[in-house]
Amino acid sequence: MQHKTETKTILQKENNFSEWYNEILKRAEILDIRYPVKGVYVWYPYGYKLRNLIYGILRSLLDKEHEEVLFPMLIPEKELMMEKEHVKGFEDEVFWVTKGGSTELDIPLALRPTSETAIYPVFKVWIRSHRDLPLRIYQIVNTFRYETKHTRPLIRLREITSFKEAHTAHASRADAEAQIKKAVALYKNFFDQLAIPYVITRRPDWDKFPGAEYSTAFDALMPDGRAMQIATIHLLGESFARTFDIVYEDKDGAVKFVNQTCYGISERCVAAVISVHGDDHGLVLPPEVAPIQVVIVPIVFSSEGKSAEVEKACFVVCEELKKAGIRAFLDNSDERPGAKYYRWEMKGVPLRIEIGPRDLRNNRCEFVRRNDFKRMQVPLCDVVPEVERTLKEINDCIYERAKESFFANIHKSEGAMEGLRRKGIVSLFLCESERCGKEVEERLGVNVLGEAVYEDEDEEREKGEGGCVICSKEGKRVYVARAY
RNA sequence: GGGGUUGUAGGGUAGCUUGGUCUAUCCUUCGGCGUUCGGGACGCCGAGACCUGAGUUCAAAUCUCAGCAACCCCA
Repeated sequence: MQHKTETKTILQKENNFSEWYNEILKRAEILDIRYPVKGVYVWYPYGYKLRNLIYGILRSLLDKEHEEVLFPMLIPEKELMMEKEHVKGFEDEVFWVTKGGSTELDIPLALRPTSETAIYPVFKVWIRSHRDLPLRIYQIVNTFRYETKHTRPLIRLREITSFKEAHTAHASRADAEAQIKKAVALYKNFFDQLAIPYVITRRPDWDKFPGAEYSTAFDALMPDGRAMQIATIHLLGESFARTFDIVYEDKDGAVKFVNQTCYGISERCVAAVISVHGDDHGLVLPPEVAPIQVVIVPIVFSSEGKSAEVEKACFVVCEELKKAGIRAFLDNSDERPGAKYYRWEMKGVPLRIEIGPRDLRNNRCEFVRRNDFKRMQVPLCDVVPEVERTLKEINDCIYERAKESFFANIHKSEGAMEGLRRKGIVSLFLCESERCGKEVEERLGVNVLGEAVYEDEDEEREKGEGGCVICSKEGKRVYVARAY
């Protein structure tokens, strides 16, 4: 029997997601997981480009109403410890800097697990008047958490490298709540652009962000049927304002606490793009975020003596595409075409253009779509508009496919909870008590995601009413799922 | 949180039980040269590793302990 090497083996996403995921990160050159510290990884150039394109979308959405800032990574112990509830939620997973050289520091410094306690003391200084409000800032930074559970690249990290956190301060609670709605809309827009389906839920009271009044979260569905939180949005109200004494003088001269929100997205959004769209051949990237949108593969034969012509045609096509603002790449390497196909399929390039002598004789080239391997012939003079059209089509196709498998895995349960399937997301009736929530989690081996948040009233009515599956008291329809 | 498995070249393995002239092998790994090129080419030449530390011993890839790291299962 012939020994098969790793890189040639076809990976199976559905049967063994975990293995698929790790292999894809390596083979598609997203992350190098060989760094010798638990839970921290190295971004390859290709992966980093993907990351930056994804965060570019996020930035452009945020920049409309937020300003980007950069706060320090070190937080003094006293500031970190100020908000009691907040501390409780994080204290077990804080990394501490306790020495400078061989000298013990008088004041231990925390590596930020999140930046509330770094930012809000400065908010106190920045905010004086109602004219300073609303204040809306964000930063994209690394944060550190001493995770004790099993770490996983992009998903559960000790160093989150790409934590986008927004922090806002408002004059009134109503303004803060309006900001929550805007943030939800912004995140919807973001994940829609990434073609990632999600559910939005209000997290149960006993599982909200430490220090928040309530938390709203986006969850995507991974191929193994587990939910993954990909975004969170918190109404902080006045709690941090009271702790850090963030006040402003209102029009009438009264001194009032600000109302705050914060909301974040980490590189889990990259994990979602990879996991939701990828297939057994590798990545399938939405054209919008693909580092290379079109790869051109020349088909050359030294014997035919036509390689010069072919190479020239490829070069011309590539230049035209670049001029049109398309990220095109001409693969001139001296590998055989087949090897190139596999490589670029693994890397998720949405569209491949092949040009060989046979095509040149007919003044055309061939398109092959990454998502479904559909092949088509295109006249050379139409390449640019056809590429633009096809990329759009590819985006629509992968979004449709993602939605299809997403909704196929969301189930409604009307009755008791016994016999519920453990794959996918299930909605059932549950009261608000922590005891019942925990019992459901334990008995079903799931996490309670929370009550569905809908925008329009029709969907709201759809939820219906029912008794809690545990205690039979009045319950609300909540989503549960095994979660990352 | 609990349990288990594992660490040998870029990747995959053998060697460990029973310590000894201990290194070896495969690859689509890397480098060079040539022939090739419409779905993972081939030939020749060459390169590259025993996780870290301590212990046992005349002698450790092999045995013991610790650390670090990876993977799997249960909660």
